[in-house]
Amino acid sequence: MTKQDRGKVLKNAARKAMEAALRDAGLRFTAPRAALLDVLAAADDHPDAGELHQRVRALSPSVSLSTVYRCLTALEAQGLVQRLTFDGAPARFETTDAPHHDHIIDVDTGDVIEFRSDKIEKLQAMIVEELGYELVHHRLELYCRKRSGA
Amino acid sequence: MTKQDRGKVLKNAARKAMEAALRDAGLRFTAPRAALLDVLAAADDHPDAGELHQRVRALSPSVSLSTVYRCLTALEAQGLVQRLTFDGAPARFETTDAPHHDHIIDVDTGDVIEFRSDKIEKLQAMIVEELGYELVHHRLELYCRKRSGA
DNA sequence: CTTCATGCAAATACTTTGCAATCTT
DNA sequence: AAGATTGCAAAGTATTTGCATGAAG
Repeated sequence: MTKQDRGKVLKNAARKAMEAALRDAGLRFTAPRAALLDVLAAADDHPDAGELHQRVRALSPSVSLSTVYRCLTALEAQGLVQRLTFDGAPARFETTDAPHHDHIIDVDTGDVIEFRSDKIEKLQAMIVEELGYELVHHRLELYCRKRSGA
Repeated sequence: MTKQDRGKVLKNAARKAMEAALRDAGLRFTAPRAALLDVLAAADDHPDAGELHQRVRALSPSVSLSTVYRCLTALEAQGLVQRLTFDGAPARFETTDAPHHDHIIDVDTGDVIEFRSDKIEKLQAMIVEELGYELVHHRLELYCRKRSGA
């Protein structure tokens, strides 16, 4: 299932759950937020705030960039959205509907590939535990180039 | 050997190597660059540009912040300095005299601990190779909190 | 002396914020 | 009606850049 497919399922099924999550937090389900959730759910790439703003405007032309930023912050606080900051570039965003994963970034094209390694996850936990810490969250980004002989 | 000790050795021994590295690249060994290299070599923490600027000023009061930024960029291009961008905070810098390592960030204090896991390094290489990529560089950051029972 | 580097100030890029008007509930 | 949310414009950070002066090779 691609992320787009997940997005469609999400629009039908989990969309109400998101609405509920907002309501439970005392937040309102407004047109800008609905549009942003739709856009995020449909996004197969990892758009930044400006890109999201443009896509939201296609659905709801009056939404401002500040509102996109504010909504993203609110959605992040609710755990519905994750903020990714690759190598000093503008922040990119993804929904948290998919299970945890890390990112491979193609340094030539900017493409982002999601992956997951349970072995690495376990090693990380072991490393910090030995030092008396507990893991709050982590970032693993692999900046890559297509192999010439591949 | 702490990073400070490494720094002292570096000032005496490898400092000339750095000077040579700059000269070989057609770059000049100026007072601001000398001061910045001294400050970086002595730094045990991972300072950002503003902090570096203040420390450089203690040695060379007229150096401007733009020069610090420009020097850092130049030193980075020569591979003498590495830029770290943690979680959307201002970039931090470290010399490349120490072997490769990743970072643990204490989310409460901001402290940074260096660590290295050969197992994780190898797993990373395997993952990208299976996808037809070669690893250019990577970032692994473990955001942690001291264990209460530790 | 030729060219690169610097300081200053202005510009840029991304993101946040104050405030009055406007929607949700 | 009460309070959260929005749009707009302005402010805030972090970083880069144009340009004339100054220093390094």
